[in-house]
Amino acid sequence: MYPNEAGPDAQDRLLDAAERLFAEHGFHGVSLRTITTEAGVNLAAANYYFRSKEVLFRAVFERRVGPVNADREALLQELMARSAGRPAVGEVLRAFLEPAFRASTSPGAEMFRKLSGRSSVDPSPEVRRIVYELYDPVSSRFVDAFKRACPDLSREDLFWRLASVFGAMMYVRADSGRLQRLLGDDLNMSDPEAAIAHLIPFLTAGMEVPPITTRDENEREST
Amino acid sequence: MYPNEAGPDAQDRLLDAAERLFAEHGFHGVSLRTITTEAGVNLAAANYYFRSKEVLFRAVFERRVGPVNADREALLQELMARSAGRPAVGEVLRAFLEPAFRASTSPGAEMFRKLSGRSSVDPSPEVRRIVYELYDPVSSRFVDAFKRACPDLSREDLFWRLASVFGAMMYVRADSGRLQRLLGDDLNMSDPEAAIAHLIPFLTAGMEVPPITTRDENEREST
DNA sequence: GTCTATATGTGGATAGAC
DNA sequence: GTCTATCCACATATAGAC
Repeated sequence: MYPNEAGPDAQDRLLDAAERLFAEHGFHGVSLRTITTEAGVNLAAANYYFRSKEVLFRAVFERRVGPVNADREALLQELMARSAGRPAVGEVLRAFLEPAFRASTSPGAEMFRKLSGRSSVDPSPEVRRIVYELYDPVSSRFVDAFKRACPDLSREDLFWRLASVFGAMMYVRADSGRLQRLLGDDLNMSDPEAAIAHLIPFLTAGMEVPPITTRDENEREST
Repeated sequence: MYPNEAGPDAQDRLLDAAERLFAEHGFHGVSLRTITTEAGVNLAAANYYFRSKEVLFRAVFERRVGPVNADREALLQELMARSAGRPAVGEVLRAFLEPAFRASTSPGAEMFRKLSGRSSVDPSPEVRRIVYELYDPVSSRFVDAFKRACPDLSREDLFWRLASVFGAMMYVRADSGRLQRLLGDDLNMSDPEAAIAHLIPFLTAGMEVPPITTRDENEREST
């Protein structure tokens, strides 16, 4: 092994191993010893390059979330310009979902999709803090876009519908294996294009059903 | 404290404390010490009543999943009889979702909904094993019902649509707090009736969109 | 059944040699 | 930068007194 010659260096090998093992066992389910062994580096190296296990976990996210956020921002900005600020909901969904599934086609990116999906409902406060911090700024801009795309929905309606949108996206990214058990192992969720092609029509239809609750007048914003 | 007089006994207090703490920190994120302290029992009692931490975790699930499964089975059976084996997809969704949200209105039941939702994509092999084992038998009967309700969908289409259904249900049950951060703290997911009222129309619309993939002829079953 | 005390293992993190 | 050796906190689980 010649770290500076062939293959990724120790830091990248640590990030790759951590990405996979956190995805498969969760933050608390895997030890630094296991991660460093898989990465082929000494235990002490993990604390040399990263200050702690939590920082390593955060670094795994930061490496992947940046590009996703940048793609989402670019697509949203282009969409808003093209639609004069009144986008179709299906287009907002597309700008939100495509970067989440397409971003990077490396093998590690697939592991990260699982990690991200699974972390999105991980109860551990450490995990939640990191996930929210990295995804929320861009997500809140999409919430605004959804409001503009669905001006007849009350905040409450929007809240429940976005729960379905987030839940569906997250469940597919998490790829828990449950539905393969129920429907057959030949099926799989790892194809980003298939995920996009199936999720967008389903979620668009859901977002477009007539309002359930009555819209409070004082919620209305000027357009 | 008089265990046999007022209030729940040590086993129930352990189950209640474990339910809450597992929901809030995950299986690996909380120790038996913390659980027994919260339950007001000695550490050794946990290993006396339950053989291990994993058995305690399983017992938490078994206490709640039994009634949900029974309700689901009853509703499904009644639906199939009423519809002569060709149910409307919205009715299948109702029979699947209502028990998951209504089952028991005790405060503990709300914590369990979070635990169950969060556990459904928990990466830990121990957690996955228990969740699948307890929910799968009834869930696979619902998969059959969905097939009958949507006979024009290919297995692949059904797979992706059920991912959205499972994902939405799970995300609402998990109640990660993410959407409250994005839309406002006055909103909440803890009202079972509101969850049902919003999820069913959304998911019905998604299930009813025209097929995306072409249906393979050799998938067709006699009706 | 309920406690104290403890066995036994593993975790994250670090000191300090090279 | 990279290693060995180790500190120390905390985990699960149990033995054994009462």
